[in-house]
Amino acid sequence: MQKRTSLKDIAAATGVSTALVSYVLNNKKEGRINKLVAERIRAMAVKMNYRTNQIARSLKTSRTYTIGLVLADISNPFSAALARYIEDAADQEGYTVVFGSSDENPIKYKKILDALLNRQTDGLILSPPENSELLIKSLQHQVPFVLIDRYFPTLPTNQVLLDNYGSAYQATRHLIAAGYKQIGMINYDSALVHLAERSRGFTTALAESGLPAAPGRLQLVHATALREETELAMKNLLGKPTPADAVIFGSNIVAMHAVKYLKENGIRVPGQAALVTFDETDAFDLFYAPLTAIRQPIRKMAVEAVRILLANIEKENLPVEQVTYPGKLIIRASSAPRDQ
Amino acid sequence: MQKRTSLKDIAAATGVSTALVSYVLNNKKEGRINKLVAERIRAMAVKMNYRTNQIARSLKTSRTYTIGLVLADISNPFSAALARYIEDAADQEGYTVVFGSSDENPIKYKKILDALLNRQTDGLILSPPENSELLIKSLQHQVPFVLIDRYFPTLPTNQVLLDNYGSAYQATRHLIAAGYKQIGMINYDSALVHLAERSRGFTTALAESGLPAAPGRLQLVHATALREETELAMKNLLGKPTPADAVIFGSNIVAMHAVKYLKENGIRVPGQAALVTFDETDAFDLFYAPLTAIRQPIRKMAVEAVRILLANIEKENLPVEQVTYPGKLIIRASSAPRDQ
DNA sequence: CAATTTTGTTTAATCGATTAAACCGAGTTT
DNA sequence: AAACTCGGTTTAATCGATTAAACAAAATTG
Repeated sequence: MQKRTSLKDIAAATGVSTALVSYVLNNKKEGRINKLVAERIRAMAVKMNYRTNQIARSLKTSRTYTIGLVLADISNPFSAALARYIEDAADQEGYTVVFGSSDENPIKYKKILDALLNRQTDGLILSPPENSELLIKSLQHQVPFVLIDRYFPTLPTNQVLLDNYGSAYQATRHLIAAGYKQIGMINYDSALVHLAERSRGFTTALAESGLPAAPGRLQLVHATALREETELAMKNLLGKPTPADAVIFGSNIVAMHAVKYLKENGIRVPGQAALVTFDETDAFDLFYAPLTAIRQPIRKMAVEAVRILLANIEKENLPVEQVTYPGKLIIRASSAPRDQ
Repeated sequence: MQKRTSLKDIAAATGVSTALVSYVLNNKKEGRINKLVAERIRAMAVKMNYRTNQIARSLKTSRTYTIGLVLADISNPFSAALARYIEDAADQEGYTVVFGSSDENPIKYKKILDALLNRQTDGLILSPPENSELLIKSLQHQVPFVLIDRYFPTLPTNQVLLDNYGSAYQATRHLIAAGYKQIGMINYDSALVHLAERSRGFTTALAESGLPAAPGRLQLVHATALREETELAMKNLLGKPTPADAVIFGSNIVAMHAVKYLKENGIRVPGQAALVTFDETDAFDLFYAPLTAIRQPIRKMAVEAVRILLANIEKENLPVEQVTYPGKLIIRASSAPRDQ
């Protein structure tokens, strides 16, 4: 590898001080520099293929123009889309994104966080896993950050969220309006509040409509054995004496497993079971009954998270910002009105 | 934000020099340091919540333990999986990944590359877009890098690839063996060699089997208007006097559009058209005739790319490594043998 | 016991940039 | 002509760590 040229090299080759080179290349001290000298310096910089050593600059300025992003798993389409939009928004403002997947594991989460903090990222956008509340709390006053998708109600943090309660409520009302009477839900068994809110939206909507939320109609599954537990949950919902006639899924991954199950067992959608899922995904379009889904405004959320973060990087002690976006119910064939 | 503690702070608080603190925290000069002093230093480091300033360390050591990854678009499942495995493999070796999406745009590609180089990433893993050959060439002797998925036959670079020719050949032979006689392909109209190799595998297999590669049987589409052109290509293939009875898709995205088209137009798979696609994707499992697909060993490719890159970071002037993996044909319902 | 080693620690240069402050010579002002 | 301004440039400190080399005191050796 050939040695990189430094300001010093340019200075030596041009016969000036490094300070002058720095001023010229950064367009500082505008009027005060001899145009000819400036031109010679610029020409030499190009000739020697100079590029700023950001590491050195960062050390001096204590700004890296890097933001850290930690999501559950970049290979989940929801995370990937979020990552992509965040990347674009950050890029627009001259920031680079450093990424880490936590796998919902708080130990791993801490490890990634440590790595990011050691690298002096200017700020963080985080989607925290279960049991990471103290960890997140410890970041306060350490580094600017914004939570996205998930949050801790007891922590007053900057956050950008979906209205999970409202979205689930809306989805449930939609099914009721379409004539379904035995509505079930499969959601994660998780301490994460945003998921609990989805369950709450579901039960509240049922209660308000005077439809009994029969026991067992809310099935909770563990992320660790998702496929098996989702299949079991489907059996539980559809196998009862009065089987469910519609099911809401707490995430696209749950829905994916559930739809495969329905397909393998020849259960007709929406005839035997209408479906609604959180998180729209392309994949569902290939199913014969494309899935009605709650679409999150991922792009808006990403842009907003970046905006809030950068504001907090620029300026300390801003008031906490908590933004909640409504989900949009995209109605498709899987929840077509029930034939009477 | 509270000020971060530096070595100097610990040194002052403990009453020793920064050098000693550094030696202790890095476990250098093992036997030579007074155990009690070492303990005091360590205790103070914990108490003051010290974390290494990687920026400063990197400036001195000229190692960032960061690798740059530039793929087409992180929100494509293939890219996402690749990114995920690369992240894991890098993490295992103590490296962090900085990511960028190029959108197949060489200008953007250069911009990302510049940002990564300015940040002194120790090495790069790249999936280059069309027309970036000179750009890639200019990286030689500048920074260690490995190409993944794509390559330039005229450049002797480290690379980790799929055997695109062989995979397409295999897919075509499979269709022939299953009794299909009018096989078509939709592939990208691109200067990227790895894509051309897929076309070549297709045409060669047909030629060898004595089946005429009828004109128009290889349809090329542009990434810029993929949906429209894919639909048109499908019409072209299926609408001819002797319509195609099987189609191979050059990528999962093309396949996605094509399957939607088939679905919307009620064309039976595999009855009217058998299908095989490059790049296995979950989504295809929801289609009534799950797609036979060429599965790339993404994980192996990621691990290998990281291995080669790190080797080249550790040591200069290693011989170029070019690894090609076979694709695996996963046979599913979409290419079931043709009824005679 | 003088010479040498060993142990434990500090000094100081360095990485590559940024930037306040100093400097110098040429013009201007009074 | 002394004092001042200003354009153009350099000096030098600094960011926070690393590390070769120097150093002092204690322990060992011949």
